[in-house]
Amino acid sequence: MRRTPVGRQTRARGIPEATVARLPLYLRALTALSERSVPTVSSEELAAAAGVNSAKLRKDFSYLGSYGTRGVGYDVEYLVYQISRELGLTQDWPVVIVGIGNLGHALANYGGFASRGFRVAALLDADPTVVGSSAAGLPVRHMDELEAIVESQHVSIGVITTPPGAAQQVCDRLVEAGVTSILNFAPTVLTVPDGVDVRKVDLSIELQILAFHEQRKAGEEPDQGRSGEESVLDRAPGPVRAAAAKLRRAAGAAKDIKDIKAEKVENDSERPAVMPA
Amino acid sequence: MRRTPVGRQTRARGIPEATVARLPLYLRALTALSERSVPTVSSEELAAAAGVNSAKLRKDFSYLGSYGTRGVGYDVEYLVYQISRELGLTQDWPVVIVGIGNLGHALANYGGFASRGFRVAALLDADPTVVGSSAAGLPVRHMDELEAIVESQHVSIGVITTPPGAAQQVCDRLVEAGVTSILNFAPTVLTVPDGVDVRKVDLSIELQILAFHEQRKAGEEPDQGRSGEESVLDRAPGPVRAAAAKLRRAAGAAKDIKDIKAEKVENDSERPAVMPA
DNA sequence: CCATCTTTGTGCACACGTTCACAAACGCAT
DNA sequence: ATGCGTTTGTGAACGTGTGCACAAAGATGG
Ligand SMILES: NC(=O)c1ccc[n+]([C@@H]2O[C@H](COP(=O)([O-])OP(=O)(O)OC[C@H]3O[C@@H](n4cnc5c(N)ncnc54)[C@H](O)[C@@H]3O)[C@@H](O)[C@H]2O)c1
Ligand SMILES: NC(=O)c1ccc[n+]([C@@H]2O[C@H](COP(=O)([O-])OP(=O)(O)OC[C@H]3O[C@@H](n4cnc5c(N)ncnc54)[C@H](O)[C@@H]3O)[C@@H](O)[C@H]2O)c1
Repeated sequence: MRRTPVGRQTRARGIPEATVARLPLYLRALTALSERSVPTVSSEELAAAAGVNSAKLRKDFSYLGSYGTRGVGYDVEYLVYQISRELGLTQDWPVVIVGIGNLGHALANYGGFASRGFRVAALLDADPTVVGSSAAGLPVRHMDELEAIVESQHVSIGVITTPPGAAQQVCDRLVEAGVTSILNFAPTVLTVPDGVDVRKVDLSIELQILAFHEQRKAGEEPDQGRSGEESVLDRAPGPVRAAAAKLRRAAGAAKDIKDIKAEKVENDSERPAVMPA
Repeated sequence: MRRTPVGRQTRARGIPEATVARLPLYLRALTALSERSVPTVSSEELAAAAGVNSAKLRKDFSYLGSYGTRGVGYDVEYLVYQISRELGLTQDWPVVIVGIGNLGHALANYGGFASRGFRVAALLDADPTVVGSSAAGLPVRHMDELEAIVESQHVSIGVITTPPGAAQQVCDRLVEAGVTSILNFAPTVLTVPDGVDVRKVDLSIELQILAFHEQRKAGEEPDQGRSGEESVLDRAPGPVRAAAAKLRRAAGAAKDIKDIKAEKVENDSERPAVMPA
């Protein structure tokens, strides 16, 4: 089942993944226009509203079909419908949220959640002290009920907001129950069988990416290359690098210092790691 | 300032953006190994732990330098240090969170936040009934204090968790105060001056992408192409498409029905849009 | 019906990202 | 030392994504 030609996940029905990821953005902008009763919009205007370049937007739409009119633009209502249909938003998607702690509560209360076809079918938790309480008007049910809920309500999307340690186990259980799409908020790499999609939302990763660029900005104008940060050894070819590597391993693991003969190595300005976790 | 050769954002110091985005993933896996006192790890093992393919991991690391030892693998502690340094995590990054509602509270309480060099410098809100309360042991301060806090604590990263309507305004104010990196949770396209980085976390978009693939899975085995879903007109070339477009515009905007002459158009199985927002 | 103006849809070139596959480097045993 | 098994680091091929630039389509006005 589900033979894919060669790549890992070839584009489905010709719509590139990058385009799919932008469709919700366009849809949001179009919905805003629709609410203002704007009848048509040009690719230039819509692109500006969605924060992309207009050529990209036109190419994205071209994968859906030719829905524009040259010299005029796109019909807002019609595009809203076409994109909604393409994304599968003309139907209702029941979701379960597992792990009703800080984040689970926030998600349960999130209005924008239900606004576009996603309906919270159930809130689930393993902790008996949490089960029975309610969030956003919905009761928190016990994990034991998961299978019955997924089956009876035809839930195919699950959201995981448990601590990282429980995420894989919860994921397995969701998949076993029949869920085939998972949105994971726990900082864990989930392993799933073929045919199940996982997407993650990871605050920590986003912040670290920002920090990387931030650091870059800071160390830009000053004299190039802050000194002492990188050993010259590491870019050097030949046996010098090998000696440096040996040094590192010995220092890092703090054992077998005996057979380090320092060979040609002199400069040792490296800090021995063990950084703040 | 900040001249980039030709592209929008050429790779900084040779590290591709895609690689930067994976470094936090590697770091997380390495930290776990470090806690188990594993001294060295092969690219194959580490790649499995991080959920990527080993060739990609090796190439990623090659951008940082040659930190491995052939026949052995990578020294865990040393790599943790190198990646931390590359991401700028050897220094402390104070952040402000603006908009302490459901989500802001959850973030403030999030432990994994502070664990890697990110310190919550302040919680801010505009609502007088929220200001003065406390979340996760920190007091919620009024927006008026933003500029003073950013300056005195050298905050360069801001997190926006306000309603969408306030996001751009809050963003402008953060930038004006000196913040140069923004993590946005509001479903809004933020406009910022050059030199400011914005990353977004958008639950709604993630769910919609999942729905797209979910729909694909559902409509896969059944006889190809669910009928009645797409008008044959829209893939047709020539004047037929034009007539269809005219029909759509007229139907969508509900005006100027007079000059639709139906020309060659017969089949009109399309629903006239106006979908659930 | 023609001229003119606007805006789409897309071919093309290039940049970026991924994966393969293998030589070179290294540890270790003999 | 030498040989053997292991694993890195990277060149090269391939796939995906982006953006330019323009012909063709359609609107509009005379
Ligand atoms: N709070 C945030 O802002 C934030 C930000 C980023 C990531 N995260 C991640 O999101 C997850 C949840 O964060 P949180 O702050 O809400 O944590 P939390 O501890 O407040 O809530 C976790 C909930 O999961 C439940 N749970 C534990 N094991 C379970 C199991 N096996 N089955 C079902 N439920 C189980 C607990 O009873 C608890 O109610 C964590 O993985 C965290 O790292 C949180
Ligand atoms: N709650 C979620 O799970 C969730 C999920 C995805 C996205 N979001 C988005 O995150 C944002 C916050 O969601 P929430 O549920 O926490 O909303 P919320 O209404 O609970 O909280 C918003 C907070 O922002 C404050 N605020 C409003 N205007 C402000 C301004 N100009 N300056 C400073 N503070 C201001 C309000 O006083 C309030 O405390 C929203 O944009 C929402 O769409 C939330």
